[in-house]
Parts: sequence; C-alpha cells; structure tokens
Amino acid sequence: MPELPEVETVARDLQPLILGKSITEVWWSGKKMRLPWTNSWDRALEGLIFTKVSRRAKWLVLHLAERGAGWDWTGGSALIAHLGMTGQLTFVRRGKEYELPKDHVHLRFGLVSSGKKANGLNEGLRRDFEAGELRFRDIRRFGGMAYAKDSAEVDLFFAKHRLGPEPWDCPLDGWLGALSGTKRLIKAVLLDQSVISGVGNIYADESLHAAGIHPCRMASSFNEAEGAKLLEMADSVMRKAIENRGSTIRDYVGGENLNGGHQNSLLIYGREGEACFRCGILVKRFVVAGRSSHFCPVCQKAPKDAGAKPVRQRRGPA
DNA sequence: ATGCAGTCCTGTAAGC
DNA sequence: TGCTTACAGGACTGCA
Repeated sequence: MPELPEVETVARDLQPLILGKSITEVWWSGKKMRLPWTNSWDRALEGLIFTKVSRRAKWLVLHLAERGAGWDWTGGSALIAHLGMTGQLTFVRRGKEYELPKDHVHLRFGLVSSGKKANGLNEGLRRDFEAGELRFRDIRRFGGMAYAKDSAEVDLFFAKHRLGPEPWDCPLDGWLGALSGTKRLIKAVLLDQSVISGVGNIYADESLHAAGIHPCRMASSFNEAEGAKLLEMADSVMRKAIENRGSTIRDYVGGENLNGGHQNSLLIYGREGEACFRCGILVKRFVVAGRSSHFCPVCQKAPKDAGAKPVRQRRGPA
C-alpha cells in the first residue's frame, strides 16, 4: 500500500530513468480508474519531455517540458499520479516488456531519448538513455493518472485536494491546534491528509506505537508533550521507511519494479498475535476509524472509554 | 460544520 | 476440492 515513503521511492527511481526522454505515444486500457483518464490528453502529451520527478504527499508529479524549452525548467505541464492501493508506476526498457506482468496495465507511455545534449541537466542522473515505456499498472484501480497542461492546473489540482503539511514540514503549534480542535480519535486524524499528509494506515500504526499512544485516544486529550512526540515519531518512522525503500506488503514495487525493504522493519503493523518487540505482550488488532489498527496493549495504554470494534481473530492453519 | 459509514475494486485466503 | 465470503484501504460521497 503505497504511502509517502513508497511514493518517494518511486519518484527517486523514476527520475534518472525518464529524465530527458520524450513521449512518443500514449496507450490507455479504456478501463475506468479512480482518477479518470481522458483520451484528448494523448495528443497533448506527444513530444513532451520529462524534466523532473517530484512528490507531494502520496502524489507523484512527473514534470514535462515542450521541446526546446530550457532543461532546467520545472514549471509547466505535468503528469500527476496516485498509486491508490495497488498502483505501480515503472519504467520498462524496450525488449524487456514481457518480463513484467502485463495484466492490469492501464496506461503506457512510449519513451525515447530526446536526442538533445543536456544543458544544465545533471549528467549523473542520466545513467540510461535506452528507449522503453512508462507503465502504470493497478490491480484495484484505486489510483490513476491525470494531465495538467500548465503550472496553474498543477496548482489547482493540489489546491483541490487540500493536502496538509508533511510530517517534517508540520509546524508544532498547527499540529497541536488540530489535535485540540477535533473530537476525532487520533488514528482518524493521522489518516486525514488535510491535517498531515503522506501518512497511511501502516505508518500511522507504526508512529502511534513508537510514541506509545493508543489509536483510540481522543486527539483532544493530548498534552503538548504527547502531541510533539507523535509528530516526531511520524517524522522518524517515515524517514526510516524511505531509507529502506518503503514496505512491500503485497503489490508495491518501486520505479524499477523492485520490492521495498521496510516490511522487515515494521514493529507493529501486520504483527497481530505476535510478541511486541518492546515488552513481549501479544500485539492486538482492532478496527479504529474504519481501518485495521495494530497496537500493543501494554506499550500503548488504552483510554478508559476506548470504543474500538474488536476484530475477529483470524484462525491460523489447524 | 463535523464525523462517521458506505463505496469503489480485485486478488487472496479463510471457512464451510 | 470447490465454492462463498470476508478482507485489504485511499479518497471520496452521502447522510445524520
């Protein structure tokens, strides 16, 4: 499930692979995605050159320039992608297409080297100028891609989605204000992209565990130290996950179709019934804020009025 | 205005 | 063995 660290890994992988390449053709499966593709974008994209790959929260931004535009130019048009739950955005070298799964592929962008010498383009990043295709694959189609024809449209797109700051950009006073000003459980607040962006279910559980806070705590019950601690843990948990190239629970792959490595470092998510690494007590799982939530009943003390719905224990093999 | 439940979507695996 | 059903969850919609 791609969250900020997974999307950051895709961005870092893709940048050197597609930088300086131009789009020769666009193919769409015709299947409806969460972010609906529009046929008329195909013609507009042909001939455009990738100049930069960036990320905002869980969104990927593939910046494009018109042929002849300055190489250091990063404004202008862009392809914006969200990976949803099972989205994969990878660069596939020509001739290697059939080494990768071809089911559930919804968008393919044919790419060739622009043939231009780089003026100001970081030579170190251009390690590969082979032709190939940028491929969007998404089993559940909760993700999708959109084209924004200029920087104003890119800005409008992100304004519409009302993304809050990422953990490392989140001012403490704003965060504490958001906690005190809501009647929601802390788990729901962590997952609210307009309050703090980039955190999904996995890293919300990891952050709460690292901070020793139960997911059913009312956000408004936090004192300053608790709020600061949680923000600090969200920051460090995400940074470590980025270092490990994200977590592959099932379908996530980076921009080079490689699995992440952080799934082996998760301390609480997916560990129901296993011993807490800190205290040895068995990890529990409840549905909180409509999401499966993993926590340690000792390290993360439950509030007296915890109102989570118990989840039926999954039986292992007989 | 606020918060919650329901919805989408398909592969996987539990359970009968 | 084979079928049915529950589950995974990001972001949005609709309702109370």
